Amino acid sequence: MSDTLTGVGGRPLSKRGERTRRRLLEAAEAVFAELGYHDASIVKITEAAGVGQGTFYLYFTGKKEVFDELVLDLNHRVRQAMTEASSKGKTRAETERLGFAAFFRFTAEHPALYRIIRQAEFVSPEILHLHYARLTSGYVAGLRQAMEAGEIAEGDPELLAWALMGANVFLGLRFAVWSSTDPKMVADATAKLLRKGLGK
Amino acid sequence: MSDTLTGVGGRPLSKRGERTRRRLLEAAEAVFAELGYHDASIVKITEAAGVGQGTFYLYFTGKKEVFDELVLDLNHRVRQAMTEASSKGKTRAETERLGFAAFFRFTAEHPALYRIIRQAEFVSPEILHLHYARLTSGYVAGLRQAMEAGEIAEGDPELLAWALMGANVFLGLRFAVWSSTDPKMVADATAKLLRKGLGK
Amino acid sequence: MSDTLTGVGGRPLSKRGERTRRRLLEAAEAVFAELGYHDASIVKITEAAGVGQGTFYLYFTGKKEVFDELVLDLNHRVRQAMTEASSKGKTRAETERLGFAAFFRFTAEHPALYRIIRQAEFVSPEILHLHYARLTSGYVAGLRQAMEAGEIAEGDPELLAWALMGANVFLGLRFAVWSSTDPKMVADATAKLLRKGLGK
Amino acid sequence: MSDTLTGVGGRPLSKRGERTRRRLLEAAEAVFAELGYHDASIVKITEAAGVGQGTFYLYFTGKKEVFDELVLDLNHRVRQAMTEASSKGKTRAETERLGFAAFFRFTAEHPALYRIIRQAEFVSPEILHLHYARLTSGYVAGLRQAMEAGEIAEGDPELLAWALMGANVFLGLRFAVWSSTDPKMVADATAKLLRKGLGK
DNA sequence: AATGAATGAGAGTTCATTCAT
DNA sequence: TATGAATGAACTCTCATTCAT
Repeated sequence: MSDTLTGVGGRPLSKRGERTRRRLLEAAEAVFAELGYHDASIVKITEAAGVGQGTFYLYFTGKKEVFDELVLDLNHRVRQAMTEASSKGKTRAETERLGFAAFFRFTAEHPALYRIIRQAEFVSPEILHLHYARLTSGYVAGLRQAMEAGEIAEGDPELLAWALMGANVFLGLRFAVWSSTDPKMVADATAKLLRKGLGK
Repeated sequence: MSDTLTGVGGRPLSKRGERTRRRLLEAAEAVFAELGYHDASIVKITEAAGVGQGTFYLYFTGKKEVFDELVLDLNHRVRQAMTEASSKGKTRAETERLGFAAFFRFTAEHPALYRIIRQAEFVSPEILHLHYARLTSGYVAGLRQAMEAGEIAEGDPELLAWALMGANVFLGLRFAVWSSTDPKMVADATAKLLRKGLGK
Repeated sequence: MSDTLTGVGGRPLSKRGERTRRRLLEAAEAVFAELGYHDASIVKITEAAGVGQGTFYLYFTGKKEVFDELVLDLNHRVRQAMTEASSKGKTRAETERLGFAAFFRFTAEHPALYRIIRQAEFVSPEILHLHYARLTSGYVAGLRQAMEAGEIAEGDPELLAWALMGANVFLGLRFAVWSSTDPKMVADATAKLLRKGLGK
Repeated sequence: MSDTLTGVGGRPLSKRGERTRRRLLEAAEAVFAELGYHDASIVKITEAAGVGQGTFYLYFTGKKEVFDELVLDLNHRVRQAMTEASSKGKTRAETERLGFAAFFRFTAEHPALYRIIRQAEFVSPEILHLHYARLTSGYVAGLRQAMEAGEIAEGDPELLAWALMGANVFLGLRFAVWSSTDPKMVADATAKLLRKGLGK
């Protein structure tokens, strides 16, 4: 979860407060994932957290704030999963493939959480910008290095990164969320497709 | 817009009724695009259309119905634009490039409609399925032909189609909606990327 | 139906107008009987009558007016049925019994119409007053005559008349509408009960 | 009022909650009585109770629920008043007369409640059935005993009970609600009428 | 005489948020 | 720190009534 544990107005939290805040965040995640942003209500969240309605406003300024925090948190978790997986790759190609596989695995394992992110476009566009900016920045960096090393053809790395992410997101949606194809298989096919596309 | 002009209960419409229905549809399009599905209200739509609240229910059974109609209509228009543009291509590569360009152009020219369709995932999943199914089916057909003709490498055409669509949608979002890059440039880069990726 | 055939504002009606008015009245009777006053809507009535919505307001000033007219009309029909039946009786006792039987028969044969009257208490209290006043006045007259002739004990004829009517209405409701006991049987039992009650 | 004090979902009520619920019930009683069920609106009820609109839904699931509760409560009170009064009678005749007097007194003292119950036929027929079933069951029991003891002539006790109740209700309506005759006088006349009617 | 499209007030209901306890 | 009763604005939807045609 978030590592800046404060209540509204930035006041520091007691041990007990920390626990309450965490429970609210977990409950919100579950409720948003199950019902979507609009059908999730504060009552449902506080009930799921086992606290009173008023308590919610001790830790968050409102519904949108807790949503934003969740999206950012999810972003953190996806990227962590991808980085961790990538780091085990020896070659650029392997790195790439492992990163994709991690992405699809995450998507497949947390389809509900994944729904949360996709709703951000309409709930909190600025947070979605941030989400995608952070996610692509990793891709962009990798692509730029590869271009400089002459491994792949020259091109606009940002454009490539977005195309990549779009392909990944849609494949994740279609094969990992809507049906339930093996994430590894999807990752392999994607990696193969992209490697060729990016190759010299 | 739609060519089946009927009010609720399928009753045929007078000239005046047709005009009112069209104005409501246009107003709904604008309001949904600006505010999103949930923040769009019937009052706002009817105000934008310059009619009374009750009038809305003479033509639509509710908010979701008008939304679904808009998505389906949009789908129709995108595909028409793409088909029309593609048909002018001589080679498969050119056909592809022209189709993409049409897609990006449409995206760039109707960012509002574009926002609407992306909300369908949460408002009307079944309609979104239909939208994507129709959109990919064109891609799939083209890819299958190309594979049979030996122009591109073998592969799962559906997976490829979804990757393509994802890439296109995200590039459209990033470059045509969020910033305003020249659609043609994006289309060229995408076509080049994909041609290589799919080539033998 | 009503014998004063005029449109709103008391203007006289043409042959065609008369026909339309009668069809509206019949449709209203059916719709009120089936759905009750509040769930009956002008659209439903005009649809049942096979005319346009606006036509309704050519003949009635509003929903309540047509309702009132129907109640009065029903009142007329019940009293007519009772008078007609009573007139065949030879003795006072027989007259009474035949009148009651007619009342219960009417109730049993038109349970739906009967519902209309009972709603009048809340829709149009003044019309209900009129209905009951007319209905009891017959009873009162009969009772007064009988008292003067020394056939029954002295007493407040109006009080007696109301008690009688209450007994009849509830018996009608309970046995002829809610269950479906033979109206004649109910009438006989009631007559016997009352004859003794009123006897010297 | 009701002795099961719970909010929606059966949750127990605080002292403050109890007070609010009671105020809403009293306000509803007044508003239903004055305007009738259909013209009574939640806003009017909450305004009369001096609380916000939303508060209503903390205690009742809707308009019909509060209405039903009022009818049942009223039924309870009438029967209690009758039982209490009857118990002071020495003979059957006196018991009867006292019960009737209590009924008319209640009717005269609470004309508003009286109006409410008569609407139940169209709002909540099942509740009205219950109301009358409970009310007649007392009459029926008394009549059956009297028949067995040979005090009154044989006959269908249920039919007699309904006739009695009808007479009472209409006399209550006519003399205690519409005009304001002394309840005791009405009760005496009724008792006399019925005693003779039922006598051997 | 007849129409039906248009109206808008008002209905029941929900829910994010506040605040006295 | 925690509570939950109270709020009221906003929602979707209905329908008696009007009026230009």
